[in-house]
Amino acid sequence: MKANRPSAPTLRDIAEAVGVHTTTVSRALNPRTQNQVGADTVRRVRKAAKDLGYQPNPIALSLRTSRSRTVGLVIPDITNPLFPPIVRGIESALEAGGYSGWIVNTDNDPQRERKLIESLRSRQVEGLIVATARLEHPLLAELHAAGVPLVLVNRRVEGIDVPCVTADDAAGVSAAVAHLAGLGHTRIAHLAGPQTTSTGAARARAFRHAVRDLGLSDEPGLVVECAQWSEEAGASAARSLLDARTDVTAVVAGNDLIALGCYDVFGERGIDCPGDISVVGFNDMPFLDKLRPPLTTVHVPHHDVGVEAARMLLDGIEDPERPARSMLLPVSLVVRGSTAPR
Amino acid sequence: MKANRPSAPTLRDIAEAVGVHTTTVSRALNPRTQNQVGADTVRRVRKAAKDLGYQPNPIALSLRTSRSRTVGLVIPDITNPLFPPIVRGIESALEAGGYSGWIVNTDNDPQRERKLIESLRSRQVEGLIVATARLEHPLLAELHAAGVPLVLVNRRVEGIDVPCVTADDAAGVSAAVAHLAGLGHTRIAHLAGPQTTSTGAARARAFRHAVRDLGLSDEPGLVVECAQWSEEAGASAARSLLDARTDVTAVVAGNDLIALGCYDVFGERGIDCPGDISVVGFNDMPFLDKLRPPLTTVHVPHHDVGVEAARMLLDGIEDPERPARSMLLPVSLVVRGSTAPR
DNA sequence: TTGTACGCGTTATCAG
DNA sequence: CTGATAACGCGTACAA
Repeated sequence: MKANRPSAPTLRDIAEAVGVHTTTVSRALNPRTQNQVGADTVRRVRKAAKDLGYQPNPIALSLRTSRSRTVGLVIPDITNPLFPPIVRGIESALEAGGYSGWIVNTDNDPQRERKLIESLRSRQVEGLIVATARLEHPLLAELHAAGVPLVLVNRRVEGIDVPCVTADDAAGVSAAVAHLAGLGHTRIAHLAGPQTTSTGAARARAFRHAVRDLGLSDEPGLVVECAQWSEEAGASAARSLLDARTDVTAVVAGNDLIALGCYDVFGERGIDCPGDISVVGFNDMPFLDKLRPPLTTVHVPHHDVGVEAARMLLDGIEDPERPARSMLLPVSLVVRGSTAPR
Repeated sequence: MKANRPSAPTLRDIAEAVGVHTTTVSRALNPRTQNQVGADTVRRVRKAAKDLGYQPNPIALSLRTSRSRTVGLVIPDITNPLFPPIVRGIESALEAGGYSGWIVNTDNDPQRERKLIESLRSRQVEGLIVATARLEHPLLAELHAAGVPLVLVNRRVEGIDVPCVTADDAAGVSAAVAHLAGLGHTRIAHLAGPQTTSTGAARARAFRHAVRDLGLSDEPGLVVECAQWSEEAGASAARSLLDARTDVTAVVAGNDLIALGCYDVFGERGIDCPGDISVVGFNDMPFLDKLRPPLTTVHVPHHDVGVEAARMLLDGIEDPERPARSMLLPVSLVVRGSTAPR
């Protein structure tokens, strides 16, 4: 940033003011080394530092130490309402640890992702929190092999042992299916998220189990995969589902956006929700309670997901040998107006 | 980030490979200085750089040049759906200019804001895009006086001549009032945003003008200020409005969140919208079309706001002498289901 | 307990 | 056209 004013004071300025060597100042200011310095000197140095308004220069520090007290946050798109709460959670935990986060949006483009991660690494980020993982993800495997501290949020990756923080997808889907079954539904469909994502695969698997466990119809035609975790993809999957099957009375959507896609299709076709068909979402993003009808969904504690992910990463940075733990956060079904008795 | 592998190649590595001095490598790689170097040398250097996978080290570069190709994005809270699209707009324009943005959330806490901005500055950000401005804002005045390139989004600050990008609030409010008047409403209220923000003040002023111009009731009691730009503050303002006046048939909300607060109160009190009262929002945040009822609102081109703000900042960084221009982006009324004839 | 010397990777400024 | 040198701000062996 431009400095019309005298530029920020450095260790040297303090040293001159106090009449000692810069090294002494450095030591006096660093909590870890201040015991190597006379108590009185420490006092004088600290006073001078405060008087001059000294702020350590993180750039010089990074260059010298190859650390940055900074981590990269790799997300698909901050515009997706799912991510801001996670990001806030991450940042509050990072802040508590003296770190800060650098956000990048990949738009789910692997090339872009690679470029952005390279740029983050060149900025010396000490670790990465990644929300874009796919089941197959060579880049992440590379990074993990290279020893880059990594935490996954909302996703798992096959074949590598990376810590991750996710919602308890299986429990959420079970609760949703049980809720619908309790309402008398027997032919429940699942609009699954992309099966290339661990979340999409896990929820679909949980759906099949839940349906079977309850003795409901488990014909393959009742599960339709969406190409994206988006409203549009949800709508087109909903269309093909409804074109193929007229007997469906309830839908478990892979997430809230997909559920919104259903709403669109219901609007197009004059289907009454929940009168004709019930829908359950997943994630509980903001303002769902004000939809028409208010969406029944599975609440995920996004802020907590972020907090835990950041803590885990910080732990991993502190002790690179620490074995990868994974964390499953509890979810809860929020019953609103989009589900009704059959 | 930890480097188990051989650490990234530097200018020196290239120099050794090619058999020239690091200075020469630096010059050959820098587009601005490569004409000071023999064409053949340039060729060999570039090839070696590519072969070794050279990536310039931004940290060293920053330390040396006091620049960072980085700007700070100061927003209240990324969790507010208003900001993600702006942020994306900003980042796409920054990226096009070879810059990137560092996001901080102030939570509208001035102390926190100061701390965060200090930290951004110590990271050598070359400028700031600020979305947290209040009408009185000593910190911004300081920064501006210190010559820090600054652009305001969605806000103006009194007394200092800083470039800013805002929506055409007056036009938006006028359109909203005219729409309601056309529907036959004559006692229209305004739930104003905080009058300490320029946006809140501008919209309230525009409301008074619009109402007067159309010959509608302009009693002061029809304008109620909300303490925050939030759903809760909107709800409590709506309550006091409805407690005081039973004759109101339409409300122009300061923004969409305030409008959502109205929805909450309508729910509490069994008021039918739009049957009993019409509501217009402002901003057109996502998913408003799926509310019950779909919210009529003023659409603001948030992505464009971000893009223009970033361009303006980049211009200001390039040429600090450039006079502050301000930009008013056109808005449009989106009529949905929350407004109906009287 | 304090100071000296050096290096992190880069660019600006001279000298050749 | 190219090379040598210093400097950005800081931390750390090593010496005193």
